[in-house]
Amino acid sequence: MGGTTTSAGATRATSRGRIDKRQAILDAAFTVFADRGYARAGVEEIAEVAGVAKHTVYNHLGDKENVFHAAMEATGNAVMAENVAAAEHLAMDGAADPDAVRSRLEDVANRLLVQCCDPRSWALRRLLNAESASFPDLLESVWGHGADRLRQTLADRMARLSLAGVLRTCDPVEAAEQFLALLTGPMEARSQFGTRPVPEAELRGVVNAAVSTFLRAFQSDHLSATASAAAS
Amino acid sequence: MGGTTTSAGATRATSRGRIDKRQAILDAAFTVFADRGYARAGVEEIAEVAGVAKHTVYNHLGDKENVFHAAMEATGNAVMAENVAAAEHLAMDGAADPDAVRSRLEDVANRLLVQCCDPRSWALRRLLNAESASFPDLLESVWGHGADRLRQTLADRMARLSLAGVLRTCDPVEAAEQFLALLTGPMEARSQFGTRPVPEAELRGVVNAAVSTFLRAFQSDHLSATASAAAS
Amino acid sequence: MGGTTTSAGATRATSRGRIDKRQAILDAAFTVFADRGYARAGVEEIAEVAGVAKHTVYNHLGDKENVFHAAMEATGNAVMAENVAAAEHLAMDGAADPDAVRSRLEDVANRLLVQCCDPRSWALRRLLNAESASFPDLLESVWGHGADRLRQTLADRMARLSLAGVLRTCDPVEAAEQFLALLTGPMEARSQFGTRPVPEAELRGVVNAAVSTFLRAFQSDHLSATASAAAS
Amino acid sequence: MGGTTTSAGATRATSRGRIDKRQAILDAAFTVFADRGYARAGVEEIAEVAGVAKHTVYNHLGDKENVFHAAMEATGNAVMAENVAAAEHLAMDGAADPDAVRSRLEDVANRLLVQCCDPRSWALRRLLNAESASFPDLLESVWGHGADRLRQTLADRMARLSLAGVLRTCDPVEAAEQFLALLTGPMEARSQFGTRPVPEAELRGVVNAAVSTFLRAFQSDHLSATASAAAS
DNA sequence: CATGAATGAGCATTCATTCAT
DNA sequence: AATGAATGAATGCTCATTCAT
Repeated sequence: MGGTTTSAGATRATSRGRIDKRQAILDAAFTVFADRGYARAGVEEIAEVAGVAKHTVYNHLGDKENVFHAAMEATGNAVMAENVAAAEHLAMDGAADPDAVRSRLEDVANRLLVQCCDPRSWALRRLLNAESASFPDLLESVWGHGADRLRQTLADRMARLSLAGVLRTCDPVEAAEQFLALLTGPMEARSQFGTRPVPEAELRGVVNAAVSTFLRAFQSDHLSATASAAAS
Repeated sequence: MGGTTTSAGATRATSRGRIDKRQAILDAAFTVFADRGYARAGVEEIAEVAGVAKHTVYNHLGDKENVFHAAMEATGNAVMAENVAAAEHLAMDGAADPDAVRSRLEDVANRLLVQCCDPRSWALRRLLNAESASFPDLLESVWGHGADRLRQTLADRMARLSLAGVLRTCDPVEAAEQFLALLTGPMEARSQFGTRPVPEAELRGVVNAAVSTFLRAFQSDHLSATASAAAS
Repeated sequence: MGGTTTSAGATRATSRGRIDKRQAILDAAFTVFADRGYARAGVEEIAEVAGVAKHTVYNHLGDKENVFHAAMEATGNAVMAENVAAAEHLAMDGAADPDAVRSRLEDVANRLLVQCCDPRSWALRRLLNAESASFPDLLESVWGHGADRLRQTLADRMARLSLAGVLRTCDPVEAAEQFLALLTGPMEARSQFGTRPVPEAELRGVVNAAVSTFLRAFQSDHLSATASAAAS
Repeated sequence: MGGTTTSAGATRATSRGRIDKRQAILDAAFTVFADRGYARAGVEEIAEVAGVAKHTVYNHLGDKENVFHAAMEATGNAVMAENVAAAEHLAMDGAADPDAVRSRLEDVANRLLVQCCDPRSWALRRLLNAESASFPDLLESVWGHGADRLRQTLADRMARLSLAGVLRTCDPVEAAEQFLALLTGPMEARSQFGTRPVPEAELRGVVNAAVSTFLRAFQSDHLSATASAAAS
């Protein structure tokens, strides 16, 4: 991999420069779209933020609409990958110790919540929400597999927890869905749709409340007895 | 004064005509804003939909931004009033019969969900979410007291259920918050941010799941025993 | 007409009210036109300043253009009357004493200059100048006889001074014209077209310079000899 | 500078094209502003007259107000340069022959008057007068140094004439000011603020009268004696 | 490929004017 | 006669997009 000639290096550098420029445009585009909205965002400002000429944006991505789609898809993938990665932390390598379950859930809940409260995450959801009426295909291409992947990943872990006897028998998809709802639902109001940062403490409160409620509802009965005994 | 019916009628008709026209503008404005977004919406189209001249809109509301604020505030109040009314159906006039509790919760959950899935409700949330970055005061003036009123109303009922021994001792605000989260959280994904209608059956499923989980987590222990026994 | 005293009184009062209102509109119109220009001035603002409803302006004067013409004519007449009155102060009741001539000229020059530097005068000239291209008839109807009347009045006095042997034989109209030119010409630059007030001292300087030059050019030779002897 | 390569030529052509377009816009702008006034003038018409698209005007000059300022400044400079050039013709290369002085003054007076009666000159003054209330900085930036430069140039020549014994000892600035006043003052009324052309003959009459009066007032005494003797 | 100049369409807003009361 | 509401036309300005270099 090191024996490239000069010309190859130059080519790679150029191509890398092209890729970098494209990425810079996409990043800039998402930034601008994020705090102006689709309609208010100007291609010129995107170009300025990206440090390229206006027309270069057109050369690379052809269209304002396409710039939008590409930028959304790109950051959508990035955000989703992080979310799924966070969800994958919910493993079952330990024993069925009730406290361990709780702390694991809290851990993954915390990770998920931090991801969800990331400004980029809020911006993504905001744009998705705002423009899904104007661009019906947007949801499918951006959120489409992503959201499902997160829910499915979480559902997988729930299923394994259920099989392991930690959680009671239940529909794992529903459990995952409600776990996420308990987690992210309260954030919308508290963070004012992401316009105001939520203090760390409040965030922890939400995590604890969500996990507590979730466990009360889904923990196996014999465990919940011990757990509630321990909690008291 | 009051002698002639005609003059009184005429006067009232005029004044009513003005009010009607203003209301027509606000309604039209919300409709147009709802499916175009703030920036894409044209004052001209609003006027057309309202059946008035473009300038009449300016005469009544002065400014596109102000039209937006007024329209949002108006439908925001309407939507919130309905939501609160739905929440107020959660009363405790019956005995502490577990089945009664469940069916009451399901009833109010259903009402709330129907409200939340109303296209106007989705549009309101979408616009609020989309434009709260551009108009920071919007949230306060539209959602501001409304959202709290819903949560507080629901919390009040939760507190009374708790006092009556139906629900276990808990923070009623948190309980209300999570009840709403379990209810509305899953809808966001299922209805694609409100762009696709959710079939009645699926809606009922969400209601049942939410109520079930909520009861499992918050019902008093001695009742939940009987309840689960009855459910099986 | 005049049958009942009451109705006549009422009528007269009403009619007076009408006249007052009309005058108020014209005054307000001139004020607004003066500091906004014709095109920028709004009928609404005129109505507000006059303290009447917008449509009342139309009732009284029919048209924005007509409002403008009427307002210009009215203040034009007023300004011109004052100017002519000032010019008429140049009388020859005294003897042909050189010093008396100078002081009389200075007196009338001062009066004329004060009139010309009146904000209303500047505004009138400014509007006349600005809009005479758009309304070709304006000059005729506003300045038309007025300007001539001033020049003729002044020329009359010059002629009498000439006949009295105080001024040398000359074309009195030309003398009047140049007298006015020497007087008002320097003011244009000094007062920045009337946008900045000219200090009293500078004003006197202009008067003195104008009168001196005028006398040097137009005083009878035998008098100018004595005058210059006296001045030295 | 003759051996330019093709690329240099192309570059120059392009850049010249840009400059030409900008100049075309400024010229068109002044024309339109001149016969419509600032407020009535439309950017669209300016663009049409200039033969460019409306937005090109904005690309080059950014703003209607800025278009106005730039156009005023440009023609202001041009007009003033011509005026100063005319004033500079008042030289003293000949002897102190009274007739020579008169003819020289008449020459320069004629040149100045021709400049002042140029439609562009009238338009410039009209706009300056009309809009100096709305744009207080306009006078400074357009007339500012220009008017002074003319007066100072003329004053310089007056001073040299005075030193040469042709004119009597006097304040040269005041002499210049009054010379201009005698020249341009009468034109305002006669040309109806520049709306009607003044016949050549009348123009000469004004020049002769102005020079005559000026000389009578400012020529050295011993010369004026000979001059008046010659004139009779 | 990257750029700067140019374009045409679209939009919020203002204003003189008319209608109904 | 006086008013307030309503209108249609006009205007400054922005923006996505294309052309020539």
